Amino acid sequence: MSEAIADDLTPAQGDLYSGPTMSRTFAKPASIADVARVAGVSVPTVSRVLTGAAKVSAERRERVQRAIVELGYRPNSAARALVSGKQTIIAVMTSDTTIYGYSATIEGIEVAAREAGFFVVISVIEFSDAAEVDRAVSLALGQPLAGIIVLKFDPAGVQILKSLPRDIPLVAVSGELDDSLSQAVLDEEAAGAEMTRYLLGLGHATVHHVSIPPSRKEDGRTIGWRKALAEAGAETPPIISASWAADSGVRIGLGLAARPDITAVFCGNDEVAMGVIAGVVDSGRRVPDDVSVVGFDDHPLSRIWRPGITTAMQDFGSLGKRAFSLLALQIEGEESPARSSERPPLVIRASAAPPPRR
Amino acid sequence: MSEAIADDLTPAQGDLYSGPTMSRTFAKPASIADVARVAGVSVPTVSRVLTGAAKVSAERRERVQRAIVELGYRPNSAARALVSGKQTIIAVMTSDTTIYGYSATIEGIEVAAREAGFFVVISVIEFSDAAEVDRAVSLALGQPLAGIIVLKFDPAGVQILKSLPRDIPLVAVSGELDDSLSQAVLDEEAAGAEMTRYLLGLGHATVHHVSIPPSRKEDGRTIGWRKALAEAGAETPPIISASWAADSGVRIGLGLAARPDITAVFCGNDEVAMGVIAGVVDSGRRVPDDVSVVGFDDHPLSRIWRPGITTAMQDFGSLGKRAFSLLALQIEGEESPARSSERPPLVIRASAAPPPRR
DNA sequence: AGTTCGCATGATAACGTTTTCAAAAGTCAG
DNA sequence: CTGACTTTTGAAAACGTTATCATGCGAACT
Repeated sequence: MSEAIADDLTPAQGDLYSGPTMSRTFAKPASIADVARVAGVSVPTVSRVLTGAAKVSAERRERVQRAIVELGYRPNSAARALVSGKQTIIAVMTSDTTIYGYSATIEGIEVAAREAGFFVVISVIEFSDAAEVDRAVSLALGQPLAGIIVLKFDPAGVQILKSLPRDIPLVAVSGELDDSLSQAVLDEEAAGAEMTRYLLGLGHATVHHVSIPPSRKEDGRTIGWRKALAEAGAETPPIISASWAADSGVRIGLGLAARPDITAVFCGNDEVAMGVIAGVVDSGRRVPDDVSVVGFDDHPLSRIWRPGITTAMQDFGSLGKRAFSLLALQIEGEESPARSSERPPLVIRASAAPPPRR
Repeated sequence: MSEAIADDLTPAQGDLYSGPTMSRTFAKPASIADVARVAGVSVPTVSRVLTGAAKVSAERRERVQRAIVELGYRPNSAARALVSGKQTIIAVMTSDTTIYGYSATIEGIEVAAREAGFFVVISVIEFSDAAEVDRAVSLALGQPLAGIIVLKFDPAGVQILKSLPRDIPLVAVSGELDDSLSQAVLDEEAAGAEMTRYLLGLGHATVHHVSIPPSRKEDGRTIGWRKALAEAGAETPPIISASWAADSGVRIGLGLAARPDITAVFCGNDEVAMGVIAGVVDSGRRVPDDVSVVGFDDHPLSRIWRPGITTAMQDFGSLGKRAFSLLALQIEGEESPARSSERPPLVIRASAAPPPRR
């Protein structure tokens, strides 16, 4: 008997040497049929061993497992996906992966997805015109996707969301709740308001705001800032817009430093705050003695920066995990859009202080 | 005739309402057979319109395209992959996505892959024990992968590489060439040596080195540093090891500042350099007046840091693109391992200066 | 001992495409 | 008007897996 098996050890390799020009051909991978033949059992039995869906006698299971390692067999997941109809890939669509908040969120999604047996594909979709986004999106939709998570932190994310069909599980991640979608959010509005109140509480007459590119007219941080100022009866100065580029904060800081009436600046994120601080310091004023500058996100370098940056701690890892949970709910057939919100706590460091006495 | 078609407009939906408990069921997606039925043509004809593989009369093509938009048909890529045997997913395996160099490389890979019609899945595999890595790797291998790119910047990457079978297209990305694999590298050794020579040229007696977790015994930056010191006949001080954690640099900086004989420090990357600078400044010494501190990578925040950090510019985006090109070569059946190397240029900013006069 | 039950097993269908291959329908030249 | 092409079309097979169903076998019960 062992001889009969030995005869069959090699899988079908008819096309292994398909021509003299192919110098190195990856051998055609073993299929479940090859395993069955080598193990001397039927195809479904191998499948049962693989999936554990039904009982198989110890002796046969043993034979199958030996055949599997011998042939280096790996299941073809395309065939699996086709027959089971179940997809295991989750697409994350975003305009950028190098910004800290973005990559940290993606890593959170990835970890949660992997634990649940899903894989994450990243689609970086830059914002150009709507047609371009459409094209990129439909390309991604060509994949066998179980669901999609969109990082809606900026205008590109909004555009992506617009291009997406609604017949597939979908979750948006952002800083503010809006439409009827399933959303994982960090409550930026509350945190922005708290940060503003903190600065006012230090004695500043008002707080200036440097905003990052918002996903809609105004992001949650800005709204919270505006509300807190209104509550306190403080004047609302015009918003200063920064870009994602590192230098943009520096230029703004330079401009801010020229105005001695400005004593407190709330920046849309920590990177911008670092730039603003650099600009202010470059023009000879001190932070926080002359001007207080605070950020948002708690970037890993914020605690290292000198002065350490007072900020709101966004737990992007948890945000990503919550986004995945919401998506998993939909994949399982849950009907109604769900929301998950968390409120970022303040992290007090050294970059904010009472205003200078005049 | 139009009526006959109208009767058939809806795709098969037998299981659309599969039970009273399912309140919202995603309709079973239209298949190519549904499209064929609605358009009144055969299944292969629809396929031909889709792939453009053969000519179809204008009138039928028109009918098919109308049916496609009407049904919102999207091809099932699992079925496609199954029959064609071609895979379109590339896995990037890495231990981290939030470190700047890592995420920038991944973005470069992603952009190049998308242009070539591939998708990128990210596998974050933390380094614990070898068995754990094995498990994570074989899980990822369950996907229908066209190829794999491993970010071999650290010990985790090395372990991942060890767990990977060699019967699948594979490229490693790192800072130094070693074994027979296809590799995309940045020539860290040359850049490390150049940086060290630069510091010696400013008049420093020797240069201390703070290293980040290396992928093997010593990374390219360290080797270049060692060689340049030897060339110049300078003493080689013991290496100081930092971790990826932001604080670790600060602690090291504190220690370094206590030793007045140390005037030049070459850090393994910019984040660590920022930490070291913070630590040095915290203990009352000045950078670069008392101590010169330089980094590596050209992190986007390095130009904003005060003082601006002198560093070596690593083009991670191009690194990622080169890695993908190498992989594409293998996927097309190229036999021999290929290499691609690039040399990072120095970026002179303000954090290094001649040593203080004694 | 005969019948029924439970369980392991294998044959076969199904999933949604693309790829042959053969047939049908034109098209052109003689 | 016929024969030989070329082009367009459809039928059927194939891809590798899981799901369904029937079968055979031994054990347990009457």
